[in-house]
Amino acid sequence: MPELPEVETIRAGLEPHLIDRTFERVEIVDPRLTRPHDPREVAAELEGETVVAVERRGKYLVLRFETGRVLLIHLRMTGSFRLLRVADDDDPYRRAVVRLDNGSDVVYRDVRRFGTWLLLEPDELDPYLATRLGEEPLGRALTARSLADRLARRRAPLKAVVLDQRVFAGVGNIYADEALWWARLHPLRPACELTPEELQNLVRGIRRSLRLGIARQGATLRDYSNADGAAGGMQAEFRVYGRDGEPCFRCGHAIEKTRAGGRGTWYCPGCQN
DNA sequence: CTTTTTCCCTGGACGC
DNA sequence: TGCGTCCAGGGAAAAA
Repeated sequence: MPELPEVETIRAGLEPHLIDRTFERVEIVDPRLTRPHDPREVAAELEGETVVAVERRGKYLVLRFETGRVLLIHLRMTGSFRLLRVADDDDPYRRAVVRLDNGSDVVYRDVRRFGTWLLLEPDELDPYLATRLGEEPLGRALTARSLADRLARRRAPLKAVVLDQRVFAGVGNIYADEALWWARLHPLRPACELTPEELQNLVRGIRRSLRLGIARQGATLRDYSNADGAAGGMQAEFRVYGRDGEPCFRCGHAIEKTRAGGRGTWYCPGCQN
């Protein structure tokens, strides 16, 4: 499930192959991908566009074109890219194929078909993201102080708030659990009750887990791999995610699983308070 | 305003 | 082996 570190790894892998390349031919195989827009129209609009930047915002991939238009891609659960000399027509999970002007194919795959491609005009990107995303957790704008204001009225479990993209853009279920372990914070604590010191720990924990994820090129559980097909290594670094019953690396207490924010949540009852 | 619930999808795990 | 059931989860939308 691509979260910020996985999307960043994919972005970095795609960038050198896409910069200055023109979309020569675009085929949208799965009409769900561009919903509610007509896939044929989107494909036609994309043909002839030249990529000038490959960026990431939260869990979104942002392909910027010379015309100022933007292709905003969200991989959701199982979306992935594969750079191939020639696309494999037999691949049942192939949802879109872009033929570049150098003859190579960029294949978009997605088992569960939750991913989305949205073509936006130059002035549409900022308003679209503004209502959905908060600060980049690895950016300078996110501080314990700014968090205090944002969380003041949030009585929901801390885990649910950490998953809120308007608070921490790009943090998903894996890195939320890992961040709370690093921060020694219990996932069911009401978010508004954190002390300034705990907020500082939360910011540090989130940054630590995300940076570790990027350094390990993301976590590969089942579907995820980067654009070259390589798996990530973050799964070997998990402190709590998926480890129920196993001992905490910090205090030895058995890791427990619960539910928070509608998501499976792993934590250590011994040292997360 | 915040919070919760439902839905979208598929494949893998598990019980019988 | 072959069913049926549950689970995984990001985010949109509706409901509370």
